[in-house]
Amino acid sequence: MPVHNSDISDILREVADLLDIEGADDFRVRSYRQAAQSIDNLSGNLREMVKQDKDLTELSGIGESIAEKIKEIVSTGSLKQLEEIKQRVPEHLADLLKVEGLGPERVKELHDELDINSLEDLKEAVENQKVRELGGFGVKMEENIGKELKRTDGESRILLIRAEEYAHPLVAYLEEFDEIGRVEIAGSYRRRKETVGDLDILVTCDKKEAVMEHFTSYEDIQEVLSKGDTRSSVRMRSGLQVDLRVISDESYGAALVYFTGSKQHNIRIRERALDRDLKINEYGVFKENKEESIAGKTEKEVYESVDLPVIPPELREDRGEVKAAEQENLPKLITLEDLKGDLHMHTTYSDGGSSIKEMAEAAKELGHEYIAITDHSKRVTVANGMDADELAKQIEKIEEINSELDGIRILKGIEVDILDDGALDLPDDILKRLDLRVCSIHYKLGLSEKKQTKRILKAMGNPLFNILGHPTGRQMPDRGEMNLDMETIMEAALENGCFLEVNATPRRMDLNDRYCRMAKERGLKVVISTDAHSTGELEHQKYGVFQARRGWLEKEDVINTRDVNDLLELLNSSK
DNA sequence: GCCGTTTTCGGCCCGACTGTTTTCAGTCG
Repeated sequence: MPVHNSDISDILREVADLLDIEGADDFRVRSYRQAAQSIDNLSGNLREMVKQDKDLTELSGIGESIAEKIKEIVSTGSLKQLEEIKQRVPEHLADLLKVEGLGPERVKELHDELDINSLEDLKEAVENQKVRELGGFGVKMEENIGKELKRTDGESRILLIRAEEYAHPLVAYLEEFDEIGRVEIAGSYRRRKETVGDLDILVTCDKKEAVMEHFTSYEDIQEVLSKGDTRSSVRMRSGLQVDLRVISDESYGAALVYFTGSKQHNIRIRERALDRDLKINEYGVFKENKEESIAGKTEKEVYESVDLPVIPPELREDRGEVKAAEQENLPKLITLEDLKGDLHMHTTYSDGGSSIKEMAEAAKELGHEYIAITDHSKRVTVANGMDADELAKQIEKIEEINSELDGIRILKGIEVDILDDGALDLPDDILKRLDLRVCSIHYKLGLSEKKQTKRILKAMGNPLFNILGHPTGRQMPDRGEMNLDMETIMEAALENGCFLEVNATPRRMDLNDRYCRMAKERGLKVVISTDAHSTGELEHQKYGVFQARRGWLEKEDVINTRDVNDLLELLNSSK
């Protein structure tokens, strides 16, 4: 069983949680958490790095001690230290930390005084009203814990596209309030993360109480969790938590930086401020021991106070962006407008809902210069996949439509299945007649890493292979990534002149941000496509752009920023 | 446990809100 980066960060987080409950030094606990975070942000593979005897302490947040522990996890699959802690602290106690309102101190108290070792135990204690008897807990807190326990069944983060569906009407509602100035959604929403845990909304307004009243009266709210002068939290009927902050115009930039995060990015920025005898909080930038803010009206002012240009929100993850900004080395991130076409979509020829012509006309409306029609091949029977004859007919049809249509070129393509043994699902002679081929896996997603990687490598060996579609196969929230050696696949793609897709379907977003970065570091170019199954879904391309931006990609890193002749030449010449 | 254009010890981001208190600890973001 190969050890993945996430296995290692999971173990380190568990160590942190249990040490925290045990009452270990806060900073020591934080070190484990930061190391875990740093590993999650990594674009490389730790197992490989250990194998190649690379110096792990060069990674941020990882020193001698944790480097050794990583090596131990890679070679044995587990960590002795963790097993030892589990002798002292029941491992399921860490689950209690996930309950909102419970931190290490309270969890320890629950364990010591009521012998609570798991969420089950806690549920029982709440039902029997034992928790309220503890010092420092009380009736209210017991009730809140009870509510949290009921609520937290299931995934709490939602897809970005869903968050937008809730956010837009709420923003419109807030803007109905007359005295309101700016309204901006900050947090991971503004950083365009693939999933969003809650919404952090920032408004400027002089009438703080009144605007809070307006907010908490929104019809879609189920429960007001807290309400103060500057901050209120509510839970919507959907379960989504929304925090509203009211700030003054003078603090707008500082608050925007602060609430956009990420937390780790903010810490970096504040550390830089301390180096300059400054203090940054959500109200502004302050000189040591002075009360008057010297900056903070705009984000630009805040970043300038620590000698940096404004860093785009998508990069604010503490993945090296502060250093890059300092060296004037920030990437010039790709934009939606840079894309000239869309190279993955379906029509009524397989499982799409719109005709070729409808897709082409809708794409033209969006400003595309070209699209590729890529219906499924026969293996995907559930999606009405095409055999060679049907594909031949589609080719003729596309040629016919191309001769009728102005202003957009339809490329002849296919999403051809990669079969179990790595062969492509249709004969070469028909595939050859196409402009391009997206090659994807839809079956046997559960193969071992070795077999799955070999399968893809074999397929890439076919000179007709152009683009690896939705490379990891994940579908949020249910289906995780296939077991893959992504480094090897990227190397193979480079060698064989293949490209990887950034599939913009909101539940896929595959490649994700980290893999985009990994591709860029290796000089491998990607394609941002929608995999649209209807005309409306052609607009999903922006979600792919978000991932690409979070992965530091620039216009040159994405091949469908090229005009059609360049693109076709690239697809053929790289073979 | 990590980290260092003041370095190998002594720091480690900062403020709001809640529930419990009677001046604050714990938690959260």
